[in-house]
Amino acid sequence: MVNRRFINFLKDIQQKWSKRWVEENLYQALDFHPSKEKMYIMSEFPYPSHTGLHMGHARSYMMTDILARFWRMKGKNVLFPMGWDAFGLPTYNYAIKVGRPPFEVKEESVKNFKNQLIALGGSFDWSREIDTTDPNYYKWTQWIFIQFYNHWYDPEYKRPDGGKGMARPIEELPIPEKVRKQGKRAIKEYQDKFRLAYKGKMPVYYCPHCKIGVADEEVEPGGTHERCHKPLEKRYLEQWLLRITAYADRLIDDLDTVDYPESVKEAQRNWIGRKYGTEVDFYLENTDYKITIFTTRIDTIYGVTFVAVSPEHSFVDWYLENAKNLGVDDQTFEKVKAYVEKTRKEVKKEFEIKEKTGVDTGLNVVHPLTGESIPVFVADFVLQEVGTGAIMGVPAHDQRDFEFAQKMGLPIYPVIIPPGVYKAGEDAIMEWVMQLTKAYEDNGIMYASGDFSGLKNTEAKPKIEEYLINMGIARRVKYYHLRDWVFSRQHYWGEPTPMVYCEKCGWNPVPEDQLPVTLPELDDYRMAEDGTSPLQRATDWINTTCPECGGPARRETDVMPNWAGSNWYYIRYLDPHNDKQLVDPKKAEYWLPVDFYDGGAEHSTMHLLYSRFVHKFLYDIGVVPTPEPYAKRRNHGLVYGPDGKKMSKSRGNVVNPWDVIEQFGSDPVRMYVAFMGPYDGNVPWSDEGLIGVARFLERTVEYLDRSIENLKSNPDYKNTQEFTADLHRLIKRVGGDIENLKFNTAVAALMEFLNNHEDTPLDATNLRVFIKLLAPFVPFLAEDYWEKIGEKYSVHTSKWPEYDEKLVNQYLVYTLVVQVNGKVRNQIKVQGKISQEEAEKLAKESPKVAKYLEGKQIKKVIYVPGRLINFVVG
RNA sequence: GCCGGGAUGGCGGAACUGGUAGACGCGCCGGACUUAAAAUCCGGUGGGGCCAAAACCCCGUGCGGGUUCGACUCCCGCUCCCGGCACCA
Repeated sequence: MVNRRFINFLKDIQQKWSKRWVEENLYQALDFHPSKEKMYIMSEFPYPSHTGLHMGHARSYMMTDILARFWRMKGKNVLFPMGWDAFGLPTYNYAIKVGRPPFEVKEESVKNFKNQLIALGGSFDWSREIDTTDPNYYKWTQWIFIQFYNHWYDPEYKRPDGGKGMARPIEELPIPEKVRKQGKRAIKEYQDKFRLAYKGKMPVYYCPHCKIGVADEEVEPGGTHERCHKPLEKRYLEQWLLRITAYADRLIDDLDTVDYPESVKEAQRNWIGRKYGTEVDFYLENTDYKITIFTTRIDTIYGVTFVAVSPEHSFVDWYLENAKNLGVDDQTFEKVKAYVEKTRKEVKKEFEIKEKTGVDTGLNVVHPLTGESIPVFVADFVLQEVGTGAIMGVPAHDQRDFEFAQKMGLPIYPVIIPPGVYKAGEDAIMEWVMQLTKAYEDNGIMYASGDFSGLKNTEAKPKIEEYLINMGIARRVKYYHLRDWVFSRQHYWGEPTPMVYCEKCGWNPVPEDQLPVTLPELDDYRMAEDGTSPLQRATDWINTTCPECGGPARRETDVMPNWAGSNWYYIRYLDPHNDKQLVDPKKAEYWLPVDFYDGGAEHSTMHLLYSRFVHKFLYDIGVVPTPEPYAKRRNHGLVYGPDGKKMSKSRGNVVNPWDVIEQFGSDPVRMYVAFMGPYDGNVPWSDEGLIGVARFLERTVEYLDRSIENLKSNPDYKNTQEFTADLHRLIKRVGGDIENLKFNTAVAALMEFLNNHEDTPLDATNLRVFIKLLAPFVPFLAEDYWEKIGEKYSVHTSKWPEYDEKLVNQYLVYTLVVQVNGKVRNQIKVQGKISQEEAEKLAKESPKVAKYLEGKQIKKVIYVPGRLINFVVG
């Protein structure tokens, strides 16, 4: 396979240099460098699991490390930090499984990960290492939560940066006189409705069989539990939420200011899902109770044949109280009641589209334009979270409504007709109507729509809306797909939510000087029988005093989700040991934003969006100086198994990076993962590919040795200008490729150079250059040879070679491609760029070309200097 | 269904701003070294035509059209694959 002695050499120097680098913290980033420009390069920090790094980690960290090393040599003050996202369910579950405290388990995993990252050659600044489970870290995670609690969002407020909308202290929330009069408690209750962190009743999944709360990710399609495959229940719990929807517009609009892959931007826009539409009030017959619906197709309002609300809708509660007084018969009432009870508990993963069900409430609303009686249904295809949780049913022009109407035997009134059909006259329209087998959702001509009939629906739309608005029963509104962020988890292994509940005073945050609220150690970390956190049993910890009245109070036992610590960690790297502030503003000013953020495509929406949200909030309250956290984001590709499929234990195609590094040493692996494919490509692992790179490195080492030997016996040896020119072209290519994240072609260029020049040893100057070019890819090897040639430690803090542009363009042998009518007919080697006349002459002289020009008239000659000449003949 | 990205030899992938398609690596074939194998080194390697070689010619970047002197690259219409979202009103 590969030369054993060579591999052992690589492993020895790896040992030697990684030790020295870490001991001296060679890669420490200096705050406020006097002359160098800052460059903040960051990779998503790992979730340290007991199984160690996987290949995806290894490749992405190696690739960002190449970048960090390159820019460091280019003279930037590079910050390249690393830390641990160590809270979360996997560690917790694993700790339970092995019956050990999560702290201990985590500690081991972190140690293991760190050793592995050092072995990879990661040039991290370890003085800035952070750990989200460290109380000194999560103190600030808790602090941020309290700031959310203490602020409200004023969408009209003019920010110092000129934008509109800003978080403001809750004390600045205007309190209506009516509320103020009712006293302190009423004021607080009023404020609570506006806080950016607030309590709300939210569904959580519960497995009655396993007696455990179940996270979203553990719900199978069809609403069963991943572990036992038994149906789950939906339970409604009071949970903390963060008002991310307040920032929806800024989160969308500011995407224009950052350099992210288009796919990521689109994913975020879709996730936020801003859309404009109309809210319309439908009044219940003979009452002043109204049901407000949301629609984006107000033009179809004349086709409404029913109104439907979700089972969770407030109308349902009102109905259960008042229906009988409104003359609903017992049978109907009981049917509605039973239906609601059933569907409210039902867990259905949204993408599992079941047959639509629903029940007639026996009540009607009045159509606001026609005055017709419209039946009201409760139906579970109407989602409470979307719009107002109530819809106007237009079966003719909405497929879902169509299906529901068919099932319920409701009428279908087409009110928009395809233009072609409309033109053909009344008979054609009737025929078209009779043949409708599905909803017609496209544009067309308004029909049977009162005064709006005959208009294009796109023209009628704003007119109808305006008309309804003038009637005082409609509003133009903006809705988001994005929902507020449920920030409570019923588990143990997370940041305690720093809130205290007092019977008298309600919820209050823990005073800042009492932070952090640390996670108590327990005798038993298992979940309670009823699926609640073991924190519920930590009575000593729970019982505390109320920060407001000093009376007895209880701590919040829900912890934060695992996103909590990871959405702001890039800020803490800047000032990890500061116990007075989250970050020194001067350091934040110097380092932010992150210049390059590498991560997995799977974090395009959740992590990246949450992180941007938290950052914007911190920006509003003056903690950070920039509106966006990450100037540039790139997604790294995945490493697939040798079979070309995603690595997974069940497939048995997992390649463990640790095994490979043990076998070959890091340098070949680093260069191979750089070479294997594009930065963002998903590429299969190939042992042969790795061996190919190892072979190249072996030849490289022989080449370096030969060059050194040669210089020993011949110290004045000099390469020719021509040779040096080639090396300078290599400098240009490698540097340019690294800057553009094209590591694969950079490595190819190095290989090409060696292939071409292996027989010519390098002179002293060029030897130094060549070693430097290798340094980002194979840091151990480069460092060792740097020492061998007697240069000052370390090659990684040395200056990246400059190329001489003049030299780069010299001694180039161009191939002049001669085409006739765009077809290649000859290739002529020429020195330097020649004039068109010369090129034409040369080309015509060649028999290969002459053959095609003979007897033809040359209509046109296209000459691209240094590339080709093309004769267009007739 | 909607949104985003993609399709290039046996494989991973190159190709500037529209200018020699297949760099580099793997694999494969042939040769050298060796008693032999491995390792290493040298040569070849998109498909086809020509008995063979050289020369030469034709075809070729998912499919069908188009623009252009010239198209992997731009435009129009598809197919398939990957990723995200999805009963979003």
